[in-house]
Amino acid sequence: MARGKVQLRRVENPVHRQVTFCKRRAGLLKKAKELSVLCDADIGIIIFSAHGKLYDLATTGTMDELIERYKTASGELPAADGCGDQRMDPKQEAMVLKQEINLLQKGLRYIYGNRANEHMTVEELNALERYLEIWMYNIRSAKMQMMIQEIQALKSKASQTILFNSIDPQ
Amino acid sequence: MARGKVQLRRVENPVHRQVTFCKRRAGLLKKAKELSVLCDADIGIIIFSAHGKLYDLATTGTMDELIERYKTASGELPAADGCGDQRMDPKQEAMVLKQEINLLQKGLRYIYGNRANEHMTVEELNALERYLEIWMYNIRSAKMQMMIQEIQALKSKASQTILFNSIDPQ
DNA sequence: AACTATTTATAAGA
DNA sequence: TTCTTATAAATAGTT
Repeated sequence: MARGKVQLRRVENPVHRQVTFCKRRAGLLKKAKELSVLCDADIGIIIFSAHGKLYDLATTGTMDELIERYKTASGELPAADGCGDQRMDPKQEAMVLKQEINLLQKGLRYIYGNRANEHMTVEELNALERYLEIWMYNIRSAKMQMMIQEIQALKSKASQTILFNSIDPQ
Repeated sequence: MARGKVQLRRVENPVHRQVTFCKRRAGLLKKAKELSVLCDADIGIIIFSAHGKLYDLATTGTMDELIERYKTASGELPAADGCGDQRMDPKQEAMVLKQEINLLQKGLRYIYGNRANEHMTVEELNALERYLEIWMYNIRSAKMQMMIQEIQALKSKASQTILFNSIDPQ
């Protein structure tokens, strides 16, 4: 996308292809993480390079959990519900809740153990880290809300004071 | 990315969030297709919207095939998940899981020595934020440790290989 | 659903 | 290979 328009076909030069693969793979994963955080989506990405090497990403829980959820969700059988697609299928909901529970349990264990938890894999640590990041976003949002309210309260108080001052001396 | 830098946190306005989700989802899938074509990669993407709706993409074959390949490549046993726990009505299961989550959240609240999150003051939220920052720091340290160990393992393996190569041809 | 002002991603060059 | 830079592409806010 720069210094030359890209043609939508295989990059023939193997060196260029490898470089492009690295760069765009990183870009794709970054975009996925952003979408996940910005819009509360749960995203899984599986990439096999031309030579079969695996790269993956799960923005929520583990890839296996996401795959389970995928199988339930894509396994059709519209689940009796008939209309209210605002409500989630109970099986899917259970899957989401299980993911949440696993992370919270591991988080508690982590707090009580309060050391590098030897029983957590890197992938699980990553998942927990992402969970905490979201939690922090929520906390910051809550703080922001409260501060905005406080500022507005102060402003209305200030304008009352101005009004008061402009009248009182008369 | 346009007319305003994006903050990496949940878009609070639900309408904006939905629009952003649509746009970025399309962008992500487009990028994935491009990477696949340009670099001969096989890519699968699973997206669950915040409300649980599934969107997916498989650039090669079917998603199920990619998942199979993923399980093989990531070193999984092909499941056989029955592990003994009997089936429950999904709705009941969801209720049980929700109760469990409530308990875990209470446990976390106990740790912070706080009341319900909604009734927290700005100062309390700040304290919680600092706590989570420390927690994240610890998680990142743990990850770093594991990666350092892995690198050292690889290094010693590599030096063995070099030693081997330098002797063998003689 | 289109438009554009900007930001972001990245192809090519150093 | 990593860093830089010119340019293409994506997209946030707007109409």
